[in-house]
Amino acid sequence: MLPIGVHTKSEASNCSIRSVLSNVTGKWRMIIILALEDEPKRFGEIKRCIGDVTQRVLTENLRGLQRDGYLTRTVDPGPPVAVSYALTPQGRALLELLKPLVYWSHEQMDDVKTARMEYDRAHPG
Amino acid sequence: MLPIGVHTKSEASNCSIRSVLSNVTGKWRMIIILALEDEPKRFGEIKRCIGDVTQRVLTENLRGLQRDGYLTRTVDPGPPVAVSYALTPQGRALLELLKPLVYWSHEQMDDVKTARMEYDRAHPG
DNA sequence: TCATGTAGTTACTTTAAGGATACTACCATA
DNA sequence: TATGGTAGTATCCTTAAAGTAACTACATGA
Repeated sequence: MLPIGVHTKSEASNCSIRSVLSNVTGKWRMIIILALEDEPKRFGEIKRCIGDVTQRVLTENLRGLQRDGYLTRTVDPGPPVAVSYALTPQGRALLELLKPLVYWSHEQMDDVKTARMEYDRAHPG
Repeated sequence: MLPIGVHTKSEASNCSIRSVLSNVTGKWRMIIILALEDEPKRFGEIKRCIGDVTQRVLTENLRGLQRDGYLTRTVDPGPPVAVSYALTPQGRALLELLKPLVYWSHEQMDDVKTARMEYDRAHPG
């Protein structure tokens, strides 16, 4: 059995598996990894690709993914300076695990909508 | 290309794929689904299995998963009353997609720890 | 009768994630 | 000269998720 549950107070802070999975459970990290699937991208390209993320939040999440070894940050000292982000082999491995989940979610959308409506009708208030 | 990015304000509220993925991106839902892998479990069993979740949060997340069609809630009107939760076929399909991710995370733990230490050493302050 | 277990609900507080806005500093193009 | 693009940082604010604690209501067993 995998150590997913946490059974003492002291375990909670260093439940490693949750810590690794946090690269997926944030609102933006999965999206950033998917955005880098085809080729390395620059900061602005990623931002445009995602659309509704602020610079500050994008920077934070890129740093987090870089820190965990899922992408690299390369500065080309121009001029003009250009910074590009690319998936590492580990990042690509994670991407390959995420893709089935994303495609499946896409297929599930209608079923989930229906299930929600039925639940809300069966459980009013 | 999947509609993961959001490019207008109005799209943001109903980006369906994110809405489905929210069953994975919460702190507890993935853990609950994994907890139900082997057999249906009762409220208290799930709670003991996870360990550090509060009753209130567990209730909320069970309701959310039930609402989206990933698990069923069955009341056996005893006495004593017993409530059991079980994965639906959709819940089980989601579980099968999550398992590779969880096992992989488990394998990655050491690499991630190392990567974090290296990053922190290379980027002090 | 008193403690324990079952499955919750209600009210309040805290925390982390994300958002808004303004700013730097450099460069290119019109 | 001014406008826009590049890649951010700094500061403050809002919100959603989660946590804490107390409570219900019913049942079992000591």
